[in-house]
Amino acid sequence: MKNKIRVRFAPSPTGPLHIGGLRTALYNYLFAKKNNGTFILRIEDTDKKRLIKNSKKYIIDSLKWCKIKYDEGYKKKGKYGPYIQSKRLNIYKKYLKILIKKKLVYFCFDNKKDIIKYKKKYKNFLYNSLTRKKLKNTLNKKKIFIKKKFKKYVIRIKTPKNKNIIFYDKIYGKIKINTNKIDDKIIYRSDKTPTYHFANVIDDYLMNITHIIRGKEWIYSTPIHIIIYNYFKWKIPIYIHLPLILNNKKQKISKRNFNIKKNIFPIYPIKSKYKNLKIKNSYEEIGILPESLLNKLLLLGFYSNKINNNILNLKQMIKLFTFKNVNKSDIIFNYKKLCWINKIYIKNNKVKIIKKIFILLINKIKKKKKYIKYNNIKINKIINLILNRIKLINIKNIWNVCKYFFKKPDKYVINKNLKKKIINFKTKILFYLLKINFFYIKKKKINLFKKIKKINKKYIIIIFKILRISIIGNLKGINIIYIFKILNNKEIINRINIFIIKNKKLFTNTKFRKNII
RNA sequence: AGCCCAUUAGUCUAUUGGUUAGGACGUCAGAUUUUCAUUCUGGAAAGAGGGGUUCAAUUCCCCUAUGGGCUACCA
Repeated sequence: MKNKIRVRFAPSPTGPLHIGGLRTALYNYLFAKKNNGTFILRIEDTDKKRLIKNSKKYIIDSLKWCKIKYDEGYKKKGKYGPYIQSKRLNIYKKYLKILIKKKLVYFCFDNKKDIIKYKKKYKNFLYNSLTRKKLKNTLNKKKIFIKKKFKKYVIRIKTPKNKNIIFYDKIYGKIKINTNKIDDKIIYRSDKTPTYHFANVIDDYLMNITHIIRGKEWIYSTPIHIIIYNYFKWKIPIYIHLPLILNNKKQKISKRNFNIKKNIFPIYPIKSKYKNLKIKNSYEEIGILPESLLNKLLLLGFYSNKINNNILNLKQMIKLFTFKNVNKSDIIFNYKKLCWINKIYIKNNKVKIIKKIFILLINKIKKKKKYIKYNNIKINKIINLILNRIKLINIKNIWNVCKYFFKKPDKYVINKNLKKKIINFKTKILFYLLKINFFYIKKKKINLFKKIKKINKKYIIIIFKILRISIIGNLKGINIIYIFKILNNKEIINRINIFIIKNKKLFTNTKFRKNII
């Protein structure tokens, strides 16, 4: 029987998880689910110096937000625990001893200064079979001037001499690297903790990991891992390296402030209460939904003939997922496409989204007394009106689209053309505005727009525009008829009158008229 | 500097030894709309360059260029 597929996502808590890591997690998750396998979360925290507080929590919170559930791992039960490397140090020691016994590793006494010297002395200096016997270590029998007990040392793995390490990556295909071109990597630090290369291999073996899915930056370290597997005579897992995600300047993504004009996009999924993580922007805050973000992350370098319009939910992603359809080249992240996906998602999931917006709006209105209050039915009507105008689900965005339902405009944006037209037809227009007022006072709401449409065509456009400006402050936005249906009569009359009073000059002052013309 | 990897429009990508090189986002134009948004219709836009192999190359091979990764007591 086939072994069950087991994959792991193994972030190190040296900072908050960003979209690169999240993509790796997603691909691991999809591959596991597709093949009925197990998805494991392992925390790789062997580097004490670089640990950042709360980043473990952030990683877990991010996965939760995205609804990527792991079957085994940190903070969860499982046969293969502990799933955090700092609690596995004894295990690593045990396996280290085996390598020491077999003399496949050696103790090395060089400090940083020594290595800098070597690098100056020898071009492209490497610690390997060609050089190691000349340097300060336990293999150099002539020059052991320091005994282990008294001096700091690290443990390096012996790389074989002039051997081609070949492996077949599921995405990149055959990769060949000669051992003369790689270092005798440090597998144990002088503080007696294992480095990534060692802990990672031991854990993957002990946890029965069958497929290693990780970023492309690991390709060149893979031979070291293979050498370790070979020394233990363990079965080598299948390697799958993922292309990197780049920003629009073709750089590896890094911490950046959000700026849509410069095409700088956020790299963190969620906001965090932990200030030390220094997260200034996140997709959660901006208003990208987790479903959209995952959809976009899947499409980075992925294609399928079966995708009609790029929009996939998690179930569909699992169904379609295969590494055969992942491209090799690095990917520039297209933020605008993400926004488009988000927009489509909003459109396709109206009910869910309406709830979200509802809560945001109610909270906003509650806070301030001066805002007009509506009952839930009307709030729902408002949300339906703004729904196809929203790409991002955040309160700022939503408020900008619909604030005029709740308060009078702060200012009026009138262009010169419109001003000219108002001045030219001022008496007529004023007449109609007052007429509208009159209708409203008489509560003849229903007939209003029919009446307006009977007006000479010359004036209709101008009147609509003036109404729009007086009610919402500018010329863009929801159909004014719908706005009239939501606002109450008093409010409408009030706003029109305020507009007339505040723009008296347009209707009366002849000096102003001269200036304009 | 050495090694590894990649290269189809602005971006993500499809297909193919013979195609008008297809799609999506973006962009531009038109229609709808009192306006904006939505929606619809249409347009512009690509095989990095140079050599081979071949009747025929974007596709196969080589070189160059460009981009990226690794060369840490980081992962």
